[in-house]
Amino acid sequence: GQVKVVKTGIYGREQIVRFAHDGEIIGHRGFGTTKHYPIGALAIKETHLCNFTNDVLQKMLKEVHELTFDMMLFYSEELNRSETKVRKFAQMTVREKVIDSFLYIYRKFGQCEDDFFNIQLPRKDFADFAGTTEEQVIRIISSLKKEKLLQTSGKKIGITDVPLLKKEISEHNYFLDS
Amino acid sequence: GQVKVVKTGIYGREQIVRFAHDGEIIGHRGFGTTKHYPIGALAIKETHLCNFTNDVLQKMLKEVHELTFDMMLFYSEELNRSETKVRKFAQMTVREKVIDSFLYIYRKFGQCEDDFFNIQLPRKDFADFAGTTEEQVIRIISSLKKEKLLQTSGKKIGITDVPLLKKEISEHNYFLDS
DNA sequence: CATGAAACCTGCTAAAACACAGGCTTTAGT
DNA sequence: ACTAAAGCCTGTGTTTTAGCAGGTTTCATG
Repeated sequence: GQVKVVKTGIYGREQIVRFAHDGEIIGHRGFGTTKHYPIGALAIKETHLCNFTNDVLQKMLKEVHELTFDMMLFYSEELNRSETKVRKFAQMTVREKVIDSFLYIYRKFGQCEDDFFNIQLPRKDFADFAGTTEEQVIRIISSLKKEKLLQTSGKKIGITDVPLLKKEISEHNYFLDS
Repeated sequence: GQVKVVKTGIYGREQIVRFAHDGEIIGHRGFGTTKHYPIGALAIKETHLCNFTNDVLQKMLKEVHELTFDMMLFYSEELNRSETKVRKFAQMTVREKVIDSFLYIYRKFGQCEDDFFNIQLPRKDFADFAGTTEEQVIRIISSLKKEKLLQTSGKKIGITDVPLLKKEISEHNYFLDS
């Protein structure tokens, strides 16, 4: 299915850490640290998941060394992604962050032939992912629609011109990975 | 010695990813990904380092399984830290981010008996780490001095009242880890 | 198909953050 | 000790972002 991984701050303000879909790992962040790692995951669509206890996982890692290696690589890539995001949050304008989120969704979930994302998210979720407010997201969507880079139909959103949208942010930021 | 790990954006704007001192690993971020991972590290003080080629490391990991496991844990913790930082950058005010940076430096390098950090950094570096501008950092230092939470002497900076400074940010942010 | 709730949108205002300019202070080198 | 140079500081204007209030559309439900 489709899942969003969320961390909640005070005042109900949330930060969506990442989205996940079929075949991806979630819930791994708490691993290795004794202290409680407060994080939540919410299903967006109906989702089936496969669950391990920490003990079982520990045992598996002890026995299957390749698994450990792969986990290490997985964490390493997640770390890259996360640090890139830190830099983005520090340096990008709100507009750029929102556009970047759309491109992320596009890469991650794709869109159908009529150019709408294969996932439905309320504006608020885009805001919580991009690190801004709902109003800002809405405003930026409006202006992007005027610029013919985006289209909406009810709650559905889609990119009409991917390369042009990419150009919007790549001009000032040459780090576009993940 | 002491090292800062830096990523450069356009317009010379930099993001300091982390600081490191004796006995810590750096340069691990590019591991596992084929593509070039552009990152830099600058020594703040004279520093000696121990270098591995990617191949040697690969070989070591193949043979010493515990090393792989530890590396995995290391990445896992770095990931936690990084994702916490994302949330901070998204939700904290500039003031809070700057204070948080000071507390990070305090935890990481400590300060001598006369209450100055065991590391000397220009204001610009604090800005690049906290994700803001030099001017903001300077202004916040000024006001924190007036509030008797911080002291400076030339380039040296130190926290005079750690618990009170912590309180400044913990009131609105209950996630204070790393 | 009516209706209420939820989501979306827009204008306005206030606050936060940034950027520039110019002055001051410390520091390093001669 | 003198003198640049580098780093630090502060005032002011501008831009960006956030927050609120009130409207409209959309959508699910009876």
